[in-house]
Amino acid sequence: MPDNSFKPLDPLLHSELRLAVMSILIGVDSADFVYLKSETGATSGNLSVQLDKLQQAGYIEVKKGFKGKMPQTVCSITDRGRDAFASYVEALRSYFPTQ
Amino acid sequence: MPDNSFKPLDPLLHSELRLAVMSILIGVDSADFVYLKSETGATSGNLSVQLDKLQQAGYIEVKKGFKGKMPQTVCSITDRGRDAFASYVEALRSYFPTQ
DNA sequence: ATAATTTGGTTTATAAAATAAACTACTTTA
DNA sequence: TAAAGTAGTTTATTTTATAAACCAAATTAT
Repeated sequence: MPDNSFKPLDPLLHSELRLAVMSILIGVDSADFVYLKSETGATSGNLSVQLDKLQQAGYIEVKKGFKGKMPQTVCSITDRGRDAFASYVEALRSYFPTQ
Repeated sequence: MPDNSFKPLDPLLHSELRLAVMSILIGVDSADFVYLKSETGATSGNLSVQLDKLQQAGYIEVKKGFKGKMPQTVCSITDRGRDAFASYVEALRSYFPTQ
């Protein structure tokens, strides 16, 4: 008896920019603000806000430090983030013809 | 040279309820308001608003009539809607590890 | 040396979207 | 004929996304 109904989509991941960030972070050990910004094409403000949300949800870890003399924000995905991402993919599947 | 960057997600489809509606309509000839409401679990108000948006985008056709004496709103997907749905799926893929 | 520009962000304001609540018009049932 | 139910729409509220403005420090140009 296959589950036919639509699974709810985690609103934290169902956002273009946050999804892009998670998509990047899931494939690397860590990535900094500047890199995430250039890869996603986001504005600094938007990125800053969305990183905060992901961090507050415990989906990513954000470490602030310095690279030489310049401030640097380094992000990495957490286990919880990895789980959420996987669940989101699963949920998405329920909206599309299987396979 | 694979296209590695994130493709923009059509904001009209990147919405849980509108996506669910499209997901239903892509698999049937047509579906009425009551059916869409029960399948998606949406409130009437929300469904009404989102159907309007899909119609205004030309993604669905909405026909208002009567079933017996009761008003009936029948929806069907358009070619444009089908195309948009396919493009959305393609775009989504760019956020996930291929396959 | 200091003024202008750039870097790496944050904060605040605005626009857009989703959702819920209230309402309408009509039908059916008690 | 009054109450309740059906099939929606409209309006108001809340939430979200985005952009604009700002800040501190570093770098570059004068």
